[in-house]
Amino acid sequence: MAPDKRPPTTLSDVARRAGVSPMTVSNVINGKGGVRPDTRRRVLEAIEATGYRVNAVARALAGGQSRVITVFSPQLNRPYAAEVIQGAALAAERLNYDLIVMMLSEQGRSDVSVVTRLAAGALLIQPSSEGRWRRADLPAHVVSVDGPGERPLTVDNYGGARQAVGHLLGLGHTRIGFISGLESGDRQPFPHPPGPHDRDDADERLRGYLDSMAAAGLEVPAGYVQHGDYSKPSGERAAARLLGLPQPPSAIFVSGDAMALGAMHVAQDLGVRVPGDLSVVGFDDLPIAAASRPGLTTVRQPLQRIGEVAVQMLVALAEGRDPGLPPPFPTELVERESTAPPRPAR
Amino acid sequence: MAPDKRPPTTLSDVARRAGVSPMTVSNVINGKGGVRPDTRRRVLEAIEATGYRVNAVARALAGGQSRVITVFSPQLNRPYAAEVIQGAALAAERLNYDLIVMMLSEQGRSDVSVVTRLAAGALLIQPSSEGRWRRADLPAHVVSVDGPGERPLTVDNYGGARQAVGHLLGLGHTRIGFISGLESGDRQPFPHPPGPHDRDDADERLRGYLDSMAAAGLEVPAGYVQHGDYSKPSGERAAARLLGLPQPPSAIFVSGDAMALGAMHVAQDLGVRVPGDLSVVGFDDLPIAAASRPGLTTVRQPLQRIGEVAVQMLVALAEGRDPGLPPPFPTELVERESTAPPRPAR
DNA sequence: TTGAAAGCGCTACCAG
DNA sequence: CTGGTAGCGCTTTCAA
Repeated sequence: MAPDKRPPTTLSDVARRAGVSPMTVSNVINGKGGVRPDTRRRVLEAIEATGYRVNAVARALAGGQSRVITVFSPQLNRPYAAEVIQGAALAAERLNYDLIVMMLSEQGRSDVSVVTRLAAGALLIQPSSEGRWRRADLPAHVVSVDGPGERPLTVDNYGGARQAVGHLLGLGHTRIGFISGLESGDRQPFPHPPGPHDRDDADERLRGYLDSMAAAGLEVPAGYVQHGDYSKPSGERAAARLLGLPQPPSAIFVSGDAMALGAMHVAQDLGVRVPGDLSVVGFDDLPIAAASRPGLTTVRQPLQRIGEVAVQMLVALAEGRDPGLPPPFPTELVERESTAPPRPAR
Repeated sequence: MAPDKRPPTTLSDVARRAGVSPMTVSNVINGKGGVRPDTRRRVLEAIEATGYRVNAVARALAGGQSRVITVFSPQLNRPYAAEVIQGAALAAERLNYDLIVMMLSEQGRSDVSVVTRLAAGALLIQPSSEGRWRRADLPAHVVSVDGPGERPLTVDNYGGARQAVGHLLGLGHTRIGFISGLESGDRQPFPHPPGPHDRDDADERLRGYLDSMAAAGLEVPAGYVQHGDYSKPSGERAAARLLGLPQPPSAIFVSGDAMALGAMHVAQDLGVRVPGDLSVVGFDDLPIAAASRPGLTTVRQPLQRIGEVAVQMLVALAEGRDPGLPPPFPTELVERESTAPPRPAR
């Protein structure tokens, strides 16, 4: 049962019907000036009547202007990527571009090049986790998020960490633990041009934590810095280690919302009340941070905004302008219910 | 700063280098038999040496075999779609197809046709919520999920509802409320061929609930059936109405995990303990169901599995086989901590 | 203001 | 087994 066997209408069909040459139809479609109003109207009518749609594939082959932006992302069922993509989609729609997302397989078997010639630009999400990108397989313009590359969009991780710890300090906490993301070295470097802004989010947050503690004249006891891998279970394990310390912290800054949720949950399982006995601050402000009970106080990354800016840059680049690289995006502390002043010292 | 100005290698370049005709290169690439081993080897070497990659766009234009499957989905930051897509991606990778996701804008302004000619088939997620699809703008083969269409993949919603209510009944509950999804009529019909399996998830679940209650010889008191829109806030409102009843239920079956989470949270806010005072069962088994506290007992839809099957069907169709339409996918009750026997009657 | 010619990179078809 | 020819549907460049 082959569906719809009629060959689709082509530009020439439209031209014939309108009694003009294919070129004129092309000019009308692409808004190129120099078409007499009534000719234009006739063409438009023919397009309407035939239900014609440009064949984007043919257009791309012929070297026409592309109005497609591609996002390359590993797993879409990660809230982080989903938020960035949502923002990108919003911007694309506003700019009248179409957005295509290509999921990268873990094994890197995906043939990235299928969409390369179709897209005006590409947004790379977490490019470092995938192995070898060949620059030649990517569209002409590339912006990356949460990973290295030429034109990487970054967030003020250091500042965010200081906001988090500052908040805890302000509440009166002095025993503040930290659960970091990947340890340095866990991330693979971006093979090709190592952009000027390469750096490690995890390291910056750690530095922010350390500097805040030092600035407050506070010691960081042994075992107060634990590592996870941004997953909830890893957050549970790290928090369990922290809570098992002889002098457990009264507050934990966790470098990721999923891990923070895990931390809250182990605490609750251990009979440690959040925020009564333990304050928890996360990082990211994913949807789950607001949906959890207690609501998670967290450092907000403007994920959707980042996606928007990425697309705006890509469109500018595609249209011949140079948008430059914006400074790291500022973070913002979102106070919810997972933080409170420490128990009065006994 | 135009990156990489070298024109990419073409098939002819490879042919020249290998000293064969373009056709032979094409045959090697596409695994068409009839190429002498050493010729084949020479071609492979030339490909390797030049770093050649097929131009998928040109191939598609020339009518070649596509190894791309497209998913059309509204908002990617919805866990439901994300899970289905994840499953689809797994299957695609296994079958050596590439997966492309196109986000549909709310306004329906997206130009679906950009990928149409590139893809061997398309998976439509929640097609009913988007307005007018023109069959001609879609790839040759289409499978839809969570919405009508030719070849719709469905889940046993009725059976799932009966599992949920049966579980509650088995625990000893008799006052069981229901929070439904969209009311009938909220969904827009699929314009074109209204497939043989059109039906409304919400209605089926309601029917399952009603039949279970009736089969147990139980009344459904006035106000025990509330409606939401699958969002967490709507679940909160519906649960608040249920809990505000003179004879509030001791258990609620909620037709969606996000709404169920909302129900648990208002209950907690009202001082109603879950599961002590109120049992809650959700539907879907999204990641949040397992990540919440208490863990949400829910009816699991095999979302990833559905995505996999959709891709398998599409690939079969693309390769000329007819996979037929599988029966509704069975659901499974996942017991977690949000359900318990009712308080002993006073 | 409009049109004719050429070709993007590839594959189908049919020769040799 | 291999190669030539034609053409997918569009846009470019240039001429009318």
